[in-house]
Amino acid sequence: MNTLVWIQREFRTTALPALQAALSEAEKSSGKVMVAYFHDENQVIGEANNVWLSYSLLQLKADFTALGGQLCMVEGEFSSMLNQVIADYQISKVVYSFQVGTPFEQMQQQALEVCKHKKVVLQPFYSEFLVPAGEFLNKQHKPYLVFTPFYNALMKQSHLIQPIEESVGDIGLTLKLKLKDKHQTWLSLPMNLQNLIALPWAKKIMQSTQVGEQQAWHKLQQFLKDDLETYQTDRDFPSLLATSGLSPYLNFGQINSSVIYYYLQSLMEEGHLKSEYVMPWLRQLVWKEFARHLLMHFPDTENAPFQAKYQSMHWQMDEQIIQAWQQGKTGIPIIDAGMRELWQTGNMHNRVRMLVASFLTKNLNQHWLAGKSWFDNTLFDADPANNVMGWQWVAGFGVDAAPYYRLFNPVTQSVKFDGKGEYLRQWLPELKHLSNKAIHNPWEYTEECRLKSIELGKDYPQPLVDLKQSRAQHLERVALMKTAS
DNA sequence: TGAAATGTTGGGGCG
DNA sequence: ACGCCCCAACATTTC
Repeated sequence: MNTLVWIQREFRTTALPALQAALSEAEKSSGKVMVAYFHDENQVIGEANNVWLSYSLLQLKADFTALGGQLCMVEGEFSSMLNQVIADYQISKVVYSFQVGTPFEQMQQQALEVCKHKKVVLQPFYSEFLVPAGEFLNKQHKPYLVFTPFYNALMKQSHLIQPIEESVGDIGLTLKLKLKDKHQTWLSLPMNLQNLIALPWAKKIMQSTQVGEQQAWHKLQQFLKDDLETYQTDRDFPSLLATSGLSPYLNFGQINSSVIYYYLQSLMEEGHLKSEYVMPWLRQLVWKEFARHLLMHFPDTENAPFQAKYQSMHWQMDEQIIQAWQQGKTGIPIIDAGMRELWQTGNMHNRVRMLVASFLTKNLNQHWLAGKSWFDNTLFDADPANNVMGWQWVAGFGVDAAPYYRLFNPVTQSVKFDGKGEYLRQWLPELKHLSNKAIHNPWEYTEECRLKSIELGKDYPQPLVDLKQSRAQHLERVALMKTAS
């Protein structure tokens, strides 16, 4: 009677209840445990995410090996491979950590069908939530639709946050399951991923990044030591590097939110950290939790507005405009800086994410799903739940969304959050000699551009749209839609 | 996790 | 010295 621990985004060797359950059962019943990641190239989040995935798989495999264990990486169509594993290794039980969003929900559904057919027990664990989404509801027993009440309720009932035991037991037990000769390839990285990380861009970006559980904890410690106190005041300024940078590690489960919560709690109780500094950061962690709960309750929001009346919104899908946005050639510096940061690093500062999303949907009137899918493909920390919530929030039709007339002015935001143009100069070297005043909206400083030998339309694009006009048009579109419905 | 319009205040230039 | 204008800087209101 063997157990399969199916890993999706839980790339760690500690604090993993699914693995712990499998190992302790195996110890009692002398069964065997197989730990496997299934890579189905048709069920992935995106390219950059796949790169992070590849490095993470290699690291997790190394971590398992160091503990005397074994991690399998199975490549192929998920249902059939799961079938095969169950049959070839006499699996009687599959355990996994429940995840929301595409591709996880589809795969979990397939796993359910396979296991049902094979008469195998399938057991989910909810360790990737602070509290299981299905159990955390408001007084009307409905999902929270506004962040602040959600956050307040969670903090008030923090005893509901699941403590997770650090020890998972003897990982060495996973080595007892001997792989058949034809499956020895499962001990190395799937071919598709192998090919991907051999690409120059992937190598170049990842050479300065270390993934994995140990690195995640190291980053957290560094952040708490160096940057926690200034987080609240600095986090909105893209040039300040004031954030923890933990989001890809969190998404891959290299570090776990509940574990972080109790760790911070203990540091506060021992007087090492002040809650006034901890809470603002914790609040951001809870945003991720909120997004996961929302997507679990409303899976349709991956493709359709949460606020139904926005279904009738008319969107363009203009390939050229979308491309200009993707390539950072819109002529609006803060937008282009963000999009180039994304392309060159697989990351973008959170405030700038909001600005580029607002600009694409509201000023350029391009479909929000075009933007979301670009983020899915280019962000290392692409997360189905966060991505859906973020785009819907910005576009104005998600839960807790800003009213439609709350529309970012990228120039105002640029002045406010990058007043000295440091972020702009980092990503737009062609503009670096412009003054702090002119760099946010060079098209309004033609004389200075001429003096600095910057020809708009050649060295740097003319603005793709007039900000004032496109804003007015957006307001008009929404007003029209509202009267129509 | 707004922006624009409108209102208010106060300093400086200037006749 | 004074009123007047301009406008920046900030505050309030409205969408």
